[in-house]
Amino acid sequence: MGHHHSDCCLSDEESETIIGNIIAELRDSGMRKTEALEELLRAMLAVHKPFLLSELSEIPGLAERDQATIYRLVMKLKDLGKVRQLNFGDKGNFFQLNLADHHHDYLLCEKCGEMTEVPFSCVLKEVEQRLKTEFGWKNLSHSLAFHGLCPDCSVPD
Amino acid sequence: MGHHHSDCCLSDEESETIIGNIIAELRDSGMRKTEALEELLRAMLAVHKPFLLSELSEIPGLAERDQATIYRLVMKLKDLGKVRQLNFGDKGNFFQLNLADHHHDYLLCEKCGEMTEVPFSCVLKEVEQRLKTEFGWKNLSHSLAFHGLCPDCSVPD
DNA sequence: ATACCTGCAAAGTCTTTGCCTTAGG
DNA sequence: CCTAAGGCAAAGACTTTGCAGGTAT
Repeated sequence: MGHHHSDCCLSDEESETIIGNIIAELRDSGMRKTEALEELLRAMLAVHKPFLLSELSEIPGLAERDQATIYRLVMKLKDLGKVRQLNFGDKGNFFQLNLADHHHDYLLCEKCGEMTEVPFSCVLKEVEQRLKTEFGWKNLSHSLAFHGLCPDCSVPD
Repeated sequence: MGHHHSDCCLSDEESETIIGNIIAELRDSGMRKTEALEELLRAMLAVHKPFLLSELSEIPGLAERDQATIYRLVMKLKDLGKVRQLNFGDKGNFFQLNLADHHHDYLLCEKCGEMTEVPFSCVLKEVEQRLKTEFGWKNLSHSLAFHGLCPDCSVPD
């Protein structure tokens, strides 16, 4: 398990292509290509898990940026649909780049705090379909978190 | 839809029984039976959806209580496993009484903000089972939220 | 040149704690 | 009585905004 997603092993070249595409789309929405934006996108692409805003501040390049700058950029990207916000209980506000091939289902260990993706594909597509056809909902997406003890932490010590 | 759960139509008598049972268990954990605790449990039982702490303050009886009192009680109940915390994107910290027959799957409308339970039973039990047997996780629970447009809001106007 | 963006600082909001008084067991 | 719980107030943490100077286009 663990190699289900392209974003955890991108070459620099691939990363730059993705970032370039995102920036192109953002510019269509009126945003300007700035240093801060590029640094932020690189950081978000490099971190292949949901992250806290406070964690972004530890990444080289972004570390010198003002919190307000990061905050405003992330919020803008969220408004434009490029970033999604997640929450896991009381652990704070997480964000992640909204790439098409991203899973959105996570496993959280209550003891060590580790966050991992669910190691097989999501079963909720059919549920979403049912909510649409039988109950009239539209534009559905979902966020799912399992909470428990990971294999390492469930070993009695 | 909307009448799938017993907790939305409890008689006063049933409510008091449930609250009495909860308090009995809490007392085993060393908590005292106080007015504030009873008011809080009644309010949480009456509200059959996840609630924000700020919403509790609007409920008669609790309205006069100090925020810190409510906060400390809810946190204590959470530590004791009687309350669970939920999050839906950026909407704040929700809590709900952790009753055995509660569903934990919600539908949230992005337009009107309405929160409803998923109107059929959860498909994730088998997923949890697989995570346990195949991947070694223990004590699993989950929280699931669908985001989209509810039938009312998806009507073009 | 213009409108957007950034940094700095400050205001706002929500969460958390200290301390003394009250009250449950 | 003894200790947990409640009220009040203040501290802390995180989020959000105003403004002036800098930058992309």
